[in-house]
Amino acid sequence: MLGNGTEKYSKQRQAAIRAAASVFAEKGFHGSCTKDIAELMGIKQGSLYYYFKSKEEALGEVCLYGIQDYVEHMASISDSDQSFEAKLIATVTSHLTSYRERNEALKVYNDERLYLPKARRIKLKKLGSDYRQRLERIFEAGKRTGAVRQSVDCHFAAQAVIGMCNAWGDLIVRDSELDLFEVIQKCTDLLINGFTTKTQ
Amino acid sequence: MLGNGTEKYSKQRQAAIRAAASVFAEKGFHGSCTKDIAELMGIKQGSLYYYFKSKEEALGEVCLYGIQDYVEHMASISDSDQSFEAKLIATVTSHLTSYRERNEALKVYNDERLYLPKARRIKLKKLGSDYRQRLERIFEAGKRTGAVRQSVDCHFAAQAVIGMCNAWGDLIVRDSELDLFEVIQKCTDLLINGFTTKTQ
Amino acid sequence: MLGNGTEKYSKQRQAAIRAAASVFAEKGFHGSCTKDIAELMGIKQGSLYYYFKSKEEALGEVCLYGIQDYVEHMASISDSDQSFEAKLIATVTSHLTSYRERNEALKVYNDERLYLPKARRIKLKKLGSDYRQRLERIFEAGKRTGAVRQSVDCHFAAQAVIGMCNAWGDLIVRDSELDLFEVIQKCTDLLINGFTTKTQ
Amino acid sequence: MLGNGTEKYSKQRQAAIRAAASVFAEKGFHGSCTKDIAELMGIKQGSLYYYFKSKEEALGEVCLYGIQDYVEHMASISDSDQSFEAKLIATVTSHLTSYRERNEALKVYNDERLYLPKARRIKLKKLGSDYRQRLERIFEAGKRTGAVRQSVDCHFAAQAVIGMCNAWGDLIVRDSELDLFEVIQKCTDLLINGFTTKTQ
DNA sequence: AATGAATGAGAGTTCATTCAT
DNA sequence: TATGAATGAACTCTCATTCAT
Repeated sequence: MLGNGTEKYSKQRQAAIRAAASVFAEKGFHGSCTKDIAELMGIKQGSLYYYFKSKEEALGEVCLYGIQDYVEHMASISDSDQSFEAKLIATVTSHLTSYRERNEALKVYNDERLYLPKARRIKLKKLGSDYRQRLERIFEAGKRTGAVRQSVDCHFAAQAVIGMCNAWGDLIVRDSELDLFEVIQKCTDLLINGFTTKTQ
Repeated sequence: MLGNGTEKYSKQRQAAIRAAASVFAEKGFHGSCTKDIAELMGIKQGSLYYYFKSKEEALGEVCLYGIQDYVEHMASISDSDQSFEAKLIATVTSHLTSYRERNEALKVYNDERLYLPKARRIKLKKLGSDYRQRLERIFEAGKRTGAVRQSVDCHFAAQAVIGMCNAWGDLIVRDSELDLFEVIQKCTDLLINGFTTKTQ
Repeated sequence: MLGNGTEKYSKQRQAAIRAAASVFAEKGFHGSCTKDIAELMGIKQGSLYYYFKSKEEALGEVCLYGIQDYVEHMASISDSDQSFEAKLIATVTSHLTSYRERNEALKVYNDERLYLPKARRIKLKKLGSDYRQRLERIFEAGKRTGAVRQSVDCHFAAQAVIGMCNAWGDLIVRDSELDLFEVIQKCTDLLINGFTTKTQ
Repeated sequence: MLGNGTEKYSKQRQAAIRAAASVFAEKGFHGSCTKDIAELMGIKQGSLYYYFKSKEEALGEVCLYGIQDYVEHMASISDSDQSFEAKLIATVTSHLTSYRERNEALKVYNDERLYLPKARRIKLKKLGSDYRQRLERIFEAGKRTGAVRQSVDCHFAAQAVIGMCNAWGDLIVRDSELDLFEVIQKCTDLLINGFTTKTQ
């Protein structure tokens, strides 16, 4: 951290993170330049370095911002005692809503995190794995209660849910007119039909 | 001054496309440099320009190479008169197998095509849309025959299939030990259960 | 707007000079940054400018501080009426002791003064020449009294004494465990043997 | 090494080393900029990097060039079977002549080598120590033959010779009108008188 | 068909300096 | 007396691209 926790400082730093997210999301990490980020904030290029030690650090902060509260969300979902279906719906909803809200940051996390220096990447990867594991455990519990078909591979299932959410997340970011709730509903419909036992 | 259809020339050009695909896939378009591509081919940086007018052109060729025959494949699938389920299985199989075979190029098409100049991007987009539309029509036919549930949104469904295949494609490219056929089987299982009417 | 002779002000300014000396000595003028100087003083970068108009001015002050009293010392040596040998010993002692005491500043004067703006450099050069001339005159007097061999070139001799002292000064600054008095003794031994007539 | 050993390449690289030496000698490593070096060669700034991976590498090459053949020279002096006095004269002559010939490079080695990355610095330091040790051994041999006074500290003596030569070397580089042979003669005169037994 | 050499534009980064508070 | 925030110029370094050979 450069500045000391002034109010103004942290406000500006947050603004810097959002600006970086926006630029990285549009042009990719290597395709972006710090000048663009600074301009989006209304400051000069050199001033950016008052808030970030390097472009790479900016990427790190964006990625962290991108997944942070969506991972936290998952924790509270997996800790709750809802039914399998309710949890799956909550997961998809949380995931896709995150895309709408911190849209660029989350996209950046997905597409650009591999350009992070190793140390940072590993720290983030743990967060990501955490997310996947909790989801896996939801599926496992579903199998035990009979909600999920016995033939389902829980690891595969978790991966598939995440993959599909990210794919739609991308579309959501790109097309701001997409009806979020419709997408959520159709995704959960597919997944529930795809994984649960047939009980009608 | 670019080579006039010599045998050697087109062989080398093909090699150049594959080298570019490999490098772009690993580092992204902006993160790659022409020197890396040249080195992978065993020639010198300047010599690349005998095969490509620019780095951008190289990207264009890679992207084209990446989707071309996977789109053609889809054409033959959609024109066949198999059942809905057979077509869906064939689609997923073709899509994921493509990833294994021309893995890098297809990944590049997915991740980097937006850095192409507009004209080129539009041409490719048509190919991509074509693919999606054919898939949509497969779902529509499925609905008519009753194989697919009436509540399914065919546009959504096509998008979802593509999204899931790409997400798994990414994992396949990154982890060469993943069992391709297992992935295919589980994906189709999920999709068929997710979209078809329950008939057992 | 610079401080008006407050007690605290001049104390802090002196601290600033010493801090600058230390940093310049270690990293050279161009290799140093104002932030390092400020940090060494325990203030912030911007605050330095309360004490110096510019980085260059700081260099000037350090250089001045570095030679000032060592030149004054020479004045009192050369004005005394000791023998040639005593004066030579006193000179070497004063010179090398200066290095131990205000080590960094003197080193900075030697190594970095050429980065000063012309005006300032000339002013300092006069001080340096003064020193050398007094030393030369000591040698000349030595020749007249017969203490120094007639073949000795006094200009050369003075330059040589200074050169050797600076060379050892450098080693003294870098290696704080060097025995100062041993060095002094060996230097004077060499010089006296080298320049005086052989009288044993 | 970047280029392959073309004739032109190595000629240009040598030119680059000399240009760098000249600029570093005048302004110090941190005070110099690569643009100045390139301009002195008659090429553009960016082209410099065809010959050096970095500014630091340039410094390393300059330093190496600066001491290399002067160290080699010392080897042949110390291996010869001349008298102590002859060897001392040869040493001073070689050292100071080096300054005239590769003047800037040698000055750079003396003043700027500490800005080299550790690995490189150590390699050069070995060369320098080698030089000093050979000189020390010449003094030791001198003591055994009785040419050098028994009270002389050989380590100190070697250091002193080097220090004095470097001090004069600096003056030689700065003032091209200085008569080199006169300086050599006076230095050796001082040193011989300073260190040898009095035999008149 | 290929290369060595060079270029020029632009990137990230550093830093002395300013100034309102 | 001191600081946080910002600036702008300079610097090192990278790279797509060109072209004579």
